Amino acid sequence: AFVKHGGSLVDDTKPIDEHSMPYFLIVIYDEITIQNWRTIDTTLSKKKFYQSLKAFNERQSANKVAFIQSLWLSECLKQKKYVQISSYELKADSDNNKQEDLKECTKRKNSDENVDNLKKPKISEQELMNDKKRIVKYQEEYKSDSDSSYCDDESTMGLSNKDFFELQLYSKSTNESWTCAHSSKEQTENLNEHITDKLEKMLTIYENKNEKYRALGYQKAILILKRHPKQIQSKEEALALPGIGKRIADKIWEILQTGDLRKLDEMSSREDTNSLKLFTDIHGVGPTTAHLFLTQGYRTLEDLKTKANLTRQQKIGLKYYDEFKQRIPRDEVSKIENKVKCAALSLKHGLIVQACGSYRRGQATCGDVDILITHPDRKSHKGIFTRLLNLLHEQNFLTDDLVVQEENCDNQCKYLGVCRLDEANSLHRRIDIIVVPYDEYACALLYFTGSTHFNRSMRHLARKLGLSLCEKSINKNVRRKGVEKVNTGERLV
DNA sequence: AGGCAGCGCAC
DNA sequence: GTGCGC
DNA sequence: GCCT
Repeated sequence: AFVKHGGSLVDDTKPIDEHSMPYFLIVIYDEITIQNWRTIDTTLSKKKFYQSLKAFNERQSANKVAFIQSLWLSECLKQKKYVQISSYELKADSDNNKQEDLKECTKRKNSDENVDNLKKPKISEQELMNDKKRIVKYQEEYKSDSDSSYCDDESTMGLSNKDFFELQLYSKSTNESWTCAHSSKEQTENLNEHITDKLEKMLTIYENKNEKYRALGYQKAILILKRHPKQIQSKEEALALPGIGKRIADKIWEILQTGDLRKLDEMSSREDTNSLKLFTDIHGVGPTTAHLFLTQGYRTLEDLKTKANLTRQQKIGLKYYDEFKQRIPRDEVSKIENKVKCAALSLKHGLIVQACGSYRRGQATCGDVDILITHPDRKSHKGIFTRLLNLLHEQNFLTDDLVVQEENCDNQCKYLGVCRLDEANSLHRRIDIIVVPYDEYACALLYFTGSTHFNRSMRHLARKLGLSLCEKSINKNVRRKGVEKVNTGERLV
């Protein structure tokens, strides 16, 4: 499905509809299946509206294209069934004004015809094609993901169309942007790289300086900019985006004007900033420890190795410093997943072994490997954890342990460690293995697939709906007194 | 002015 | 209790 | 940092 938030089709002329009702553009392949749809900004001009309609109908000759009032959607949701669209359809010849527009559009099209097809500046059409390409590309990638356990992922990979509808509507009505309501399919290339590059540097600097929440602000802003479908041209344009306030808008303006960010140059030229970054890149070293090392006079990794007293984790982090910084190609993650899967299945039939994290989000490379394990019979996951780790150690697959976290044996078990495939030139990789009871599988899968920001957005949405979401369950009727939960409520999932 | 999640582990 | 990573 |  196409889902496009308003904004990209904004026109300076008058809105097509006074009572600010969003329209959906629907491509219908037959009477029942709605294959492609997207929301159209309410401020879309009449002209563009009918240009799009016409363009779509010409391009997709086999399919019918129509503009449908969003009211139709509400009805479908209310009645929990497909409602005939006919009475909600906006027909091109439904009134005089609109017909004129259509004629005008046709006329212009005819005169343009033999000039250059590509020259037709039909934004929506172009966007449609881009979206289509993206979807096809995504589907191919998804299919090539040849793993056996993949088919049952369809339902959990994303939300259903209906859920998207609801979230989109909700998002529209509250004028908020929910990351969790955006399909990963709609990702476009980053047109504001010149800005986000610099902001990302600011982000890591603040992270390393222990300014967690300032960094969080940068993170949100960067994500919004990357998702923005066009190049930011002015400060006002930036300021209008959710998650971008005055301070960052000012920085964007400076980058736009001068191509540089004085604050960034100043900060990154300071010697301590670089040492801080050097140290926090060690697994187990955070901002506080990095700063401590700095005050102790250490400047290089060699200093740490010889002089500093390090925790067990930090020693491992240092040992594999260069290897952990390397991204892991998808196919290697796939091999690692398979390795663990084979080991697990040799212990117990029917175990579900699934790599999550960025791998499951379809990224080309990953920072680490998250593997989630459960058993559908609701009991066989018990006792697997320790035996599996032992086996993988025996196979010399696991080389170092960072944390072995064993809650009660029937609950979640989490392992953080290091692994290496038995192949020439294989690097040591960070791996997390989590065993969960089947009841918690859904939430665990959601949580460990992320992204972090997606999870934040989901939690926030849950809270807003009177629910609470964590890696184990989703609860309702949660009463809070400040941060303290008075009532954990009842479990939904 | 206060929230931006909340947990278990190492130390 | 704090720092850290998830 | 931003948002409510």
